[in-house]
Amino acid sequence: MKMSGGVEWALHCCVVLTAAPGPVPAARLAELHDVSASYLAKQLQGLSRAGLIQSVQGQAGGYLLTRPPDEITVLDVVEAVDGPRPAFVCTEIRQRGPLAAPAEACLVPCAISRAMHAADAAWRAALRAVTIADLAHDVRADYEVDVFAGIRGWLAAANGET
Amino acid sequence: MKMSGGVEWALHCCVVLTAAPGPVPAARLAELHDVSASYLAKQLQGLSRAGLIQSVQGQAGGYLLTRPPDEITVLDVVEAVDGPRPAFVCTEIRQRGPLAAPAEACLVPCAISRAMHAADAAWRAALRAVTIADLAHDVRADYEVDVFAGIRGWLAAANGET
DNA sequence: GCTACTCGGACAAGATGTGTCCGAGTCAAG
DNA sequence: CTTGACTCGGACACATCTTGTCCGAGTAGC
Repeated sequence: MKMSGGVEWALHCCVVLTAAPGPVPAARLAELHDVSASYLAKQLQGLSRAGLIQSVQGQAGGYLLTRPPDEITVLDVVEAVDGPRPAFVCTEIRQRGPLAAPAEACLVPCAISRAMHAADAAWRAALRAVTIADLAHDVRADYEVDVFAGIRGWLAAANGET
Repeated sequence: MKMSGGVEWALHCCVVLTAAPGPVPAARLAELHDVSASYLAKQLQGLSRAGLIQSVQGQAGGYLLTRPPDEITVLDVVEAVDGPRPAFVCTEIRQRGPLAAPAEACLVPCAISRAMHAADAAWRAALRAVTIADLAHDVRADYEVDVFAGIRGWLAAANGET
């Protein structure tokens, strides 16, 4: 069980977009986090497909959030990048083998499936309880200096000086 | 994000072992569930390595639970088969790039990492709250007929008659 | 002592995630 | 209006991991 590493990138990008005044190109986000630009583009496409961010084409284009940060949950981002289906999939092995249970007795999921799905629901609930705005607030509180001001300044500097 | 499919097999095997009077060979468990015997053996080895089940060698050998079923949680099985490390691993990308945060300011995990770990903790707590005994009880309650009696009888029939 | 049965770890194949690339479309500037 | 350069979007290889399989070591019973 391993989550796509791109989820971390996507979340950081969403937090950065919170502070951005205008559209931010994918290449710039990749440079800011020092990650592969081509691969980050794929994650951002996933966010765009899910309707969390909007793409602006042409010069001075880029990505921007479609909704206020407090209306985007962490679960939204995770599902957009990592896929919406639950980690556990029941293969109904109770209906196989010599002692297979009849299909009419399997109208409700088996006990194992129920337990796993309950855990999955708890996980999703925890992720749904946190919004991008919460993350941004926590990040701001974590450091003494204003991180977002620095990011805004760096984004404004168009040319790629280190 | 996808969990190993072997987790489902392992859980079913643990529930079956609850009802078994003596050691059960891996081949028999595989036949009962109609799954690959070679691959199921690997999962059972994982359970054995984790100390959840004990192997008895030689003729009339097999696997049996080392502890009472109410002292084995679903989380134990999941971690034994799927690996104990959490799904989300923070790569500390905040310490990279042109605006890298200094290492001394990163003594605590970042907000994103905290949120993901909180969700992971909720997931684990839900899995830890359910024991194999609970699963066995629920399975028994799900059907009218006594499933475990049937399993016991099938296990007692040594030769592989369908 | 022998046989037959068991587990245990080492060895390939397929699937999924990771990483990269180039083309279509679009906005801004001249 | 033309040109240009910059943007995203999806299609194309590579790496890693899960899945699946195999045979050898060890052990209990006959």
